[in-house]
Amino acid sequence: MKVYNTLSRQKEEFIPLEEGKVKMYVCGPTVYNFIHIGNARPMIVFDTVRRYMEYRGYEVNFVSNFTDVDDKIIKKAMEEGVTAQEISRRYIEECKKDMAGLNVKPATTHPLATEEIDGMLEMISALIDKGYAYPSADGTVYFRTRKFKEYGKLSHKNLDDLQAGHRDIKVTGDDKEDSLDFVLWKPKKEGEPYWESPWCQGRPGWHIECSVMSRKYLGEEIDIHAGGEDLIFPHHENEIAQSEACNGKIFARYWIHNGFLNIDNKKMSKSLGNFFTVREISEKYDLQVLRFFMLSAHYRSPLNFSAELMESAKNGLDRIRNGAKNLKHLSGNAKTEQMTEEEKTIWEGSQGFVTKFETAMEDDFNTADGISAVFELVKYINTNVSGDSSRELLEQLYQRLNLLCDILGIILEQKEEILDEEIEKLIAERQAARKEKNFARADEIREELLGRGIVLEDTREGVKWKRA
RNA sequence: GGCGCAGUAGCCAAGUGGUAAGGCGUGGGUCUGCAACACCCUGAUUCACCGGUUCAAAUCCGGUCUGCGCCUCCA
Repeated sequence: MKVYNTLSRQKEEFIPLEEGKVKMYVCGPTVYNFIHIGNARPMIVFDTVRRYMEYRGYEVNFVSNFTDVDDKIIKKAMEEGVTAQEISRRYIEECKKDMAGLNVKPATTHPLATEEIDGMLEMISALIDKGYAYPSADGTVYFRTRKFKEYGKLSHKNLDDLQAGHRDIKVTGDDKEDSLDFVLWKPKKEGEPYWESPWCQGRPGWHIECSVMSRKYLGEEIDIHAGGEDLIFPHHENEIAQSEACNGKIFARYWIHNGFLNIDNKKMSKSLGNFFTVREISEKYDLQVLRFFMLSAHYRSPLNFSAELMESAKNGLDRIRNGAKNLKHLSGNAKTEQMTEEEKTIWEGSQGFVTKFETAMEDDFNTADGISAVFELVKYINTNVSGDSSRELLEQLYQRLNLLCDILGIILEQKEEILDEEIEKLIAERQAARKEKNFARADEIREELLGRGIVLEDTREGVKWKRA
């Protein structure tokens, strides 16, 4: 399995620290509002990475945090006149609903920053003891960036360039020793949540939480640390500095970053007004469509979002689902059980698509190529299967298709919905009308059902229906 | 200014040295009472542009143009 490592800027063979196990940390969202579709990309991408690794037999310990203390949360709480905790709890719940809709598996552990303050105090103290951090007069604790010799190794920056770049940017009035030093702990302001510490009443800086939670739930050395590419600098660079300075060990072996989701080829931002939440999308589309759309490009490429592309993704996904539905329908009506010799050849022929899929995923999780293998399998199935096929063949092919889709987190199995009696009666009436060649009445009924969101399809094997 | 990514058919998108996957859309056909589904056919003599290396380049090297990202909170 090859993985592109931001550290080396190359694809590397993936070798876990411990055979058969993967320790993986993914930076999660700050919970001050509904998550947007940009937040959804790393969730979907790294959930797919996890699913593939599990498919390959790895036991994956997957940790993803919620940042529940932050300026934006506090701001929102003040606007609403409620506590910061109320805001963060609310949006964690909403986020989990969206994740469920996207079929993103819950992490092994979802730690909260506010519940890990002790660990942060401990790590900050250790960094001070080792000379990697220092408190200033007002109680702010800074990380002594230049003391960590490898600073910049992830983002491939050198400190002097950074220094130059910083000249134009106003540095908030501080008593930092060096403008590159970053905050580990900061004093509270009036009305803000705070915790006691040896330095001042205050709250942690953003970067320290991930170093602490990763160590607590996964250990000092982990296999994969992942997140959006915008986190490379400074967030992940700072995490490396904190963790490696403190623990004296390599923090993470592989750093994986997803590309950005753009809208109209521009970065999504509130000021441009091109901002969509997952919740908004879910009002118009099944979130499976959003997931399928995101996996249709390579995870490291920028991905553009538009209504047109969502329609295209929806139609593509329907093609796969139609194939699956057809298999279900046929196997329900199959006249024979066992595969014939001829069918065994068909079954064996379908293995090639699994191989193609695996090859794509082995190469840095090339889901776009993987999906093309799924489409090819669907076409193969559609052309090789009929009302005369055996139940065994139909079911096996369904399982095979489902296996690949499940790695992508695509759900084929639509919940069996019970039609209410009236609708069933209308369908039966329409069939009777068709038999009598009363097509006017038949079409009238079809229209009526369409109005209720039921789409009918007449096939040789009977009438099929689905929700519009 | 520093660092980096990208430019492949109407749209999306794989492909990193051996002669252009896949999907959506379009048009035509088969099936069907019609529709839908499905299937068949329909698509780039060509991969932003210019040079170079090579028996061979979308793929490697140099240059040009264009778009984008990070360097500041950000997935």
